[in-house]
Amino acid sequence: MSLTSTTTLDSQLTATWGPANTYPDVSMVMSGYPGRLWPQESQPQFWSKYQVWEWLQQVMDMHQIDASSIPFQNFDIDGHQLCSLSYQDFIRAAGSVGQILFHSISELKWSGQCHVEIGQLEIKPEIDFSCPFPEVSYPPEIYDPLIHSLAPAVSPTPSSPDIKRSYSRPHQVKKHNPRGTHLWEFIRDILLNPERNPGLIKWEDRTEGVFRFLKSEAVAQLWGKKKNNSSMTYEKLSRAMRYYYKRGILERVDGRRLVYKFGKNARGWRESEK
DNA sequence: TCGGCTTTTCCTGGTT
DNA sequence: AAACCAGGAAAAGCCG
Repeated sequence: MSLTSTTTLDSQLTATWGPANTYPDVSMVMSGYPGRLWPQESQPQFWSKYQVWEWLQQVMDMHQIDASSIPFQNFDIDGHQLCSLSYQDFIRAAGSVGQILFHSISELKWSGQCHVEIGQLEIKPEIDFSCPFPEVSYPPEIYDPLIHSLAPAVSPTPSSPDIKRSYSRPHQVKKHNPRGTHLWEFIRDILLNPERNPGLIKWEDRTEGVFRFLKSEAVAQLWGKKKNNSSMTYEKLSRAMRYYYKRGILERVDGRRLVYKFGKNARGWRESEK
């Protein structure tokens, strides 16, 4: 449920990849990793906006709640502001999830440490990253919820009957295909930048280079955004991924849906290469 | 303009 | 039934 790939993409992507200057972390990446404590100095009162979002992701993940079910923009606040919110404020900001959040932050305020499992994410300052896709964002004209329903982008537009499988290839809009970043590099960079990966893809086996798409359509939309192609789908993205098998950039992982593995010709994904 | 390369689009058929 | 996988075919788009 929480990993449904096609639901409420816009809100999450807007919150995560949008023009806001901070990004939530990827909590999903953490499952399966040993827990760890927040650093002592990271008491919630002193959290940055980024850390607030990170905490949000973690709580949602802990409770198996789809992170996109709450409006992250309501938490575009720093730790000091967060700690000053009342129970009612949380309810207003996040609905029923608000009580979970309120409870969590109340405990953190007391303990000054996070007892939740947050995995072994590298909490690096935003600036330390050379963003692999600095142009990636979701301008409102593209991800305006009023324009885009929560349905996946693969849906035919309401005005066009579903004739997409007709043999006469429809007159396609010209797509430019800027070289520079290949698809597999784009995927790799998402994996390597958890701060910018809102649970889109996660490592299954970090040392072996095995990873899994958590939100396949969201990744496809992100890729489409990068390529200026609003009709990108996971179906099409995955076809491109399959071409990588022959080239040794990816290796097949049989029997596991949405799971891929970097091959011998993929560079830059190993920790030792970073 | 051409060829190579990568990706996109569409497709059939199979699997989970 | 929906989502995904496999891979053929053809075309788009970029680049040298």
